[in-house]
Amino acid sequence: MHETRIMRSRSEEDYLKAIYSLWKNDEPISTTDIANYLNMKASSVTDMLQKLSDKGWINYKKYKGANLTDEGKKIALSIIRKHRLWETFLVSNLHFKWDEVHEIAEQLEHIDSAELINRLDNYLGNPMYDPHGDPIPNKEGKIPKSFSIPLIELPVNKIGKVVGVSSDTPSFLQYLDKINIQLGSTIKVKDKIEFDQSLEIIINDKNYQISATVAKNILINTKQ
Amino acid sequence: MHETRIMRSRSEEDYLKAIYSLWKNDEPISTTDIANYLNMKASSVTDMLQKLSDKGWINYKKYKGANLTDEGKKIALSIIRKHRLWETFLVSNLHFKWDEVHEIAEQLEHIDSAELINRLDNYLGNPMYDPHGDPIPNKEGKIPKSFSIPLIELPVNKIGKVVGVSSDTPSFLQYLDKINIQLGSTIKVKDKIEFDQSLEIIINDKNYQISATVAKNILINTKQ
DNA sequence: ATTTATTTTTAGACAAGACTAAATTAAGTA
DNA sequence: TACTTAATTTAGTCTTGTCTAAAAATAAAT
Repeated sequence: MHETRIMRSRSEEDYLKAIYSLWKNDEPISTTDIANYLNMKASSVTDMLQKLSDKGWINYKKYKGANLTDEGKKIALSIIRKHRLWETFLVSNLHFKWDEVHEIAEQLEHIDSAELINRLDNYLGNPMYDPHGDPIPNKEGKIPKSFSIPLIELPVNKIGKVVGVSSDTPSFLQYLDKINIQLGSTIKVKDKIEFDQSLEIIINDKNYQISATVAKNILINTKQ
Repeated sequence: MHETRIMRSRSEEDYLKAIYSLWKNDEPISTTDIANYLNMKASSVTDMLQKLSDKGWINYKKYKGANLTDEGKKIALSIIRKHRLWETFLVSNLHFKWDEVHEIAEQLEHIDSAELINRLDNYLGNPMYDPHGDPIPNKEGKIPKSFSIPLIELPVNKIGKVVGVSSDTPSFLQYLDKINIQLGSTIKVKDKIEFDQSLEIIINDKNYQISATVAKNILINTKQ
C-alpha cells in the first residue's frame, strides 16, 4: 500500500516558508512583502499565490494578500524543522560557525525524506533549539515555547543569558563573535545611553558599547 | 575577491554522472544508453548532450555518442564522491540499512558546498569505501584502487571476503541481507552447478544456493 | 470627492528541460 | 550495392517559474 505522495517544488516550499516567516498578527501577507523577502517581482508572486491557493496551502484573495492554511502551515513548519536540524548538525557535528550555516541549510531543508529527518533529530539528541537559539518544531509541527526579551529591554545592572538572536545575517553574527557573544553568554547591562539608546554592557568582565540595533537583535532569557 | 561560480543544474549533473557510470572502455556512450539509464527519451538526451558539449564538459559528435572531458570527469567524480560520503553517513551514523540509502543520497549529492563535503569527509574519518564497497573519490577526484573479482569467478573450495556489490538495487541488497551477506562476510564456494552456473556456498556455517546472476554481483577480495 | 500615487494583477515573453512525431543518418543484410 | 531496420536528431509542443510592460484596483491626499 502506497502513501499518497504530494510533490512540492522547491519554489513552492520557499514561498510557504516566506509567508510563514512574514506572518505576524493574523493579517494577510502582501504580494510586495513576499516579493521583497524572496527577491522576486510582484508579478511572479501573484502567479505563485494563485497556484498555492489552488493546492489548498494558502488562503488568497486578489489584492488582499495571503495567509497559510493549516495544511500550508504544517508544510512550512516541516521545512523550518529541517532547516534548523540541519543547522544544528552543521554547527554541533561539523563545527561550522553559526554565521556559515544558513546558505547550506537553505539547500538541505528541501531534501525530501521524513525518515531521514527523524533519524537526524534522534542523532542530534532531539535538540529544542538551533545554533541561533531558534526553536525547532517537532515532528508534529509543535514549537517549544521560548521566553525571551530583546537585550535592549533588560534593565540596567540586571544580568541575562543570551538564548537567541533575531537576525541571522552573517555580518551580525560575525560581529557578535567579535565581541564574544554566543548562545549562553552572560551579559550585564552597565548603562543605557539616553541619547541614542546604545548600551554599555559587560561580557566576561570586559566592557563593550553596542548600538540599539544590535541590542534589539539579541535575545535574553526571562526565567532562570 | 570572489571565486568564479560555475552554476550547474541538477539535470546537468545527473547526465554527467550517467555518462561516467556507463563509461567502460574509451568508446563514446550512445544517446540510447544514456536515455535508458536516466529513464528519458533519446530526443531529450540529444538536446542535453549538445548543451553539455557547449559547456566543455563532454566531447560529442552527432550520431557518435559522448564522452566526458577532463573537466566533465572531474564534475562527475565530485558528485559520486558526495553520493558515497552521504551514503556512508546515512548507514554509519544514522543507521539506515544499505538498501535504503540510494534515493536519499541521490538528493544529497546535489547539495553545493565544497566546505560541507570536506568537513563531512573528515567527520566520517575519511572513509575509502561506501556501505556498498564502492570506492570514494578523494577531494582531487582520485579513486582508491580496489582489487576484487565477482564471486562467480571464485574457485570451488576457496574462501573469499565480500568487499562490495556491483548492483545497488534494494531488491538485490535485501536478498543479500536475507542470506546474511554483508560487507566483510566470509564466503566459501562449496560447489558450482555446471547446468545453470549457480553456486552452493557456505556463510557462517550455513549452506545457501545462489544463482549465477547473484554471484556475478557480489565482489570478493583478491588479496588477503 | 476627485485626483494622484502605489500596489497588484494581467498579458505576453523567455529559458530550461522534458515530451511526441517526423525526418535523417548509420548499420545490417540480402 | 540497394534495401530495410534501428538509432539519432530535428522540429515543434508543453510545463514550471521567472521576467517586463501595461492595465486595473486600492489607498492616500488634496
